[in-house]
Amino acid sequence: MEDIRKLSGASMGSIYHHFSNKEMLARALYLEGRSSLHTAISASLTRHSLHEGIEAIVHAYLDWFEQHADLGQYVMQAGDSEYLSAYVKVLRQKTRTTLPTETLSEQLLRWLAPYISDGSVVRLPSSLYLPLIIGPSREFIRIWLRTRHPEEIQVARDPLAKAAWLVIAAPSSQTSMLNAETDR
Amino acid sequence: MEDIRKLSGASMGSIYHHFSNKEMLARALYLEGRSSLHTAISASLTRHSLHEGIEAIVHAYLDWFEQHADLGQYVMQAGDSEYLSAYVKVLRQKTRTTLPTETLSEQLLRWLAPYISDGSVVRLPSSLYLPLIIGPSREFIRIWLRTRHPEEIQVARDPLAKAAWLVIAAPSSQTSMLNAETDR
Amino acid sequence: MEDIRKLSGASMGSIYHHFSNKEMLARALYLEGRSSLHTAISASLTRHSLHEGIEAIVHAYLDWFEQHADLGQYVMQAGDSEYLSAYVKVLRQKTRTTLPTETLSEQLLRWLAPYISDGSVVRLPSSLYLPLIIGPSREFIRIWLRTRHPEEIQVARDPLAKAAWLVIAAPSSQTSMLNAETDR
Amino acid sequence: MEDIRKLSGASMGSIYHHFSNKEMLARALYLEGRSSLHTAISASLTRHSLHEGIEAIVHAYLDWFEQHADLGQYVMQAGDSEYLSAYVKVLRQKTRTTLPTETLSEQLLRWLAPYISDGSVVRLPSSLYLPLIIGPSREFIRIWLRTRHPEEIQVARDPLAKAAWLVIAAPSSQTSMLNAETDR
DNA sequence: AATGAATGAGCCTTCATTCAT
DNA sequence: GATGAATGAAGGCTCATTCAT
Repeated sequence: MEDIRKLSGASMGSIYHHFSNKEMLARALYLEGRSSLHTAISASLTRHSLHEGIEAIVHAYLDWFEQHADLGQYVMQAGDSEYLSAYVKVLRQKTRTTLPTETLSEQLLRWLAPYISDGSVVRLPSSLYLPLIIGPSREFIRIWLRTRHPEEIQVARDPLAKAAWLVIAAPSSQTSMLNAETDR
Repeated sequence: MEDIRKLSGASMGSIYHHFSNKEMLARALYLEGRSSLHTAISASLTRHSLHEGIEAIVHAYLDWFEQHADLGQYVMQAGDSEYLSAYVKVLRQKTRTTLPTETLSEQLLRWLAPYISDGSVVRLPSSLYLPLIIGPSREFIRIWLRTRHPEEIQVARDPLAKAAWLVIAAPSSQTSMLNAETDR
Repeated sequence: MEDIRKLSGASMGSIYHHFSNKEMLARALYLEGRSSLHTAISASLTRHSLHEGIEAIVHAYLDWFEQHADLGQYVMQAGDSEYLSAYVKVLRQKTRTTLPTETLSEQLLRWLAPYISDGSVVRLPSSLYLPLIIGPSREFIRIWLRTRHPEEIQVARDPLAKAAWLVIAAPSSQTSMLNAETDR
Repeated sequence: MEDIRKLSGASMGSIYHHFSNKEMLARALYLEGRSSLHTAISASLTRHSLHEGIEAIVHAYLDWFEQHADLGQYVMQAGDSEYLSAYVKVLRQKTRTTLPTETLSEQLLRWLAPYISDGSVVRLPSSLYLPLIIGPSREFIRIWLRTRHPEEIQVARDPLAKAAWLVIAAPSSQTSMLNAETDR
């Protein structure tokens, strides 16, 4: 709190005038960060068709963290923390107005649904799409955040994007892709 | 500390007799957990050849978390935390006796090296193998730890294992696989 | 202060425009309450002769608290509090304009004086008249304020009034009273 | 809290090792003080018969405050405070082990009961005995605590004791008393 | 080696008060 | 005269750590 006060330049009382709690302040920061990330990813989704869309998601994910490393680090760590999700549970019981928590997965599923139906994307347990598409990138970023060498992220962009597609694409689309992409 | 004292049944003084401070205790717990996980994975690696080995790693990873959910949750969260890695850096400058930190990735690379050389595994930036193989499972477990429904993990085991192989295998090995596995 | 602001509907700044600080506001409320109580009692005094006057005081005291329970509670508690009396001492040294503090006792003594002289009221240390006349009622009210059952106060009115007279009246007046009041 | 720490010579943590709260510490002090006062009064009760007993109560009450002015001031003020009695209500719902709150009145009534039955003490609403007997003394002490002149208390002792008896005694016992006590 | 009461720096938070608008 | 966001000193309390036994 003292650090935040110093950095923000505001007074103790002023901070507590705007945020009822340390927890609420942490939550506000987390939600803002997550929202920023989700917005970046949403933009990629809506602008592209299947194959390019998947790769765009991964690119957007990696790029966002490269550009918001500090906030990203906080969001990543806070996303795991128990107390936050516990708190969110309470909120959900009280107010329905609050933003939903795991939108990213739902958003992704909504976008994928037609492609799953028409067979261009493999049918899997719905809880696996996000891990398979974003999981490798998340793990990569988690490690990258400790060093933050910009070049590393550039080298990883395309392999991670291609892997996401490879894992999600139905065998048929994949075969046609194998023919098309001889660079692999 | 008070919670640990209550759970352990030991006295405050006794705990401080064994661990110099809270950080060291946290570190000991973290290292023990991580070591347990690594041992489980190592066992899978050494017992199998390439394709089965990759899938065995994923299975071992998922199974270990299913069996050690609490410890797993702690290890996963502690693995991200800055203070630990910062502390580890200090330790590395002082003592070289302490166990290395990112063994899992190194261990995996050592095991994969021959297969990369002979072309049965795609050549990628070395920092990507762990994210690609374990990343989806880690992300899946991260979410699973909040609900801990046993059935979910069972449904996810095979898709995650197969995805890990798909992403790592060289296109040639992959095509042969496509012929073999008609169930996909 | 925040509570007062909410209840009064005024703004923070407005309150501080009218009262220099919290203590002054508390004092104003206390003085207003006490003044209201004293007025009620004064009215009883001036309207009656000795015996009826004493009983009227007690009745007025009890009735006032019944009708102003919240304010009464505040006045009673504030009357005890050290900081107020300490503050009043400071004020007395500075300004002589402020209202005197223990008026009730002085007022009572002025009214009793002739009756003490003519022997119809016992001669006692002057600091005892108020405790003897009002003390039981005050103690009764102090307890009553916790429950505030209206019936209790009605049952207590007459016994307390008669006791006040009994304690104050000279033995001679008392004997004549004993003859008159055969209901006792 | 800081003041208490300084006065007690103990450390902050040590105080909180013994009392869970500031409120609990305040409560402990209050209960100890009240208990000391009640013990002093109980002793007077048991050692005497009716008339002397009543006067002994008053004497004990006054003497205790004279000897424990600071503690007495605290007990008197705390006894009024709302938060304490509110807290006691909560406690009563939880634990029945805690000491009772208004023992003094109950204790007094138990002692008076036989005398009320045999007609030597007036029959009144039970909630009036304590106010009538102790009320004047309490009010006197409340004022006295601001000056604490020892002589004042000595002058008040007998009149207050006699008034307590006068108010409680049945008319018959009183008449006989009037004959006996020619000094009045 | 074990105990657990004691320590005290530092945490989060409150709240009477101020002041620019 | 009114407003209410901003202020910051001070409060209650926690908790990692120590130390006498």
